[in-house]
Amino acid sequence: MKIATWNVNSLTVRLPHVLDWVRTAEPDILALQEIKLLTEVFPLESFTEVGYHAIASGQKTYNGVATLSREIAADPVTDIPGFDDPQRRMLVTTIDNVRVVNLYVPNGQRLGSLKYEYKLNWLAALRNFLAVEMALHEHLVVLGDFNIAPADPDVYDPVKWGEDIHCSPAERAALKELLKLGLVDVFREFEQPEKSFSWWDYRAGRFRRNAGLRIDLILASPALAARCTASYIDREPRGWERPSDHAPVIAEFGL
DNA sequence: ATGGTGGTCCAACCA
Repeated sequence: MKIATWNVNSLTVRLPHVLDWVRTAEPDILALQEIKLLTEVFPLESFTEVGYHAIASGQKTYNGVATLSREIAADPVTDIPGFDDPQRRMLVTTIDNVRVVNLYVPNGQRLGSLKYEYKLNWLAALRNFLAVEMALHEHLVVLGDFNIAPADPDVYDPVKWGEDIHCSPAERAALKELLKLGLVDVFREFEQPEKSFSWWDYRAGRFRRNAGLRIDLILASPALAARCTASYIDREPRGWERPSDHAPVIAEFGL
């Protein structure tokens, strides 16, 4: 089973890229973030035409997540219990006996800002929700745009970036709290090329210089991680015309 | 370099 995540930065603009990519990569499950459209206008038929079911939790202009799958998704959850939030950033479904938690973690903007505080509160609430989901589902995957680079090798210039947004101690501690539940960052379970990143700012030729961060992650429960056979980043779509600023991240499982 | 580019939607916000 092949599971992937991709922040598309507007599904309206990137629909042709997503359709092209699924036709060749053939993931069983694809978690999309920043679809930036209302659930009511989600292009469902475009995906059924290429053999995918789809479920979305969207809003106008910002945020929004959707999950594509070969098999139909069941038992959707779109809100973190006890965390009142109009922003559409989570979509939990069960597909092929795997609990799939698709996330668009808040960006945080800058340290000390209201958005930063919101990010940390959101992650704390998520941690409590995931503790419950972990107990209920042996095979659970938490994937998406975490807006956190786990460690220095996930940053193109860790000295220059320092402890700025995406790399601050509080953000990394919040991610560590998720890993302490038993979740495994499967990308790091395999040998990887130096300077492996999933996001490159549009500005200042960052992709051309491979000045990126690895902030798109696939975390698996222990039983699922034990079945992971490969994980990698597909940089190719980042080089396409009018690309998303993120690349797809993939994990393969012997399921 | 407190900039640069890109999406949403046409002013200003978000990333």
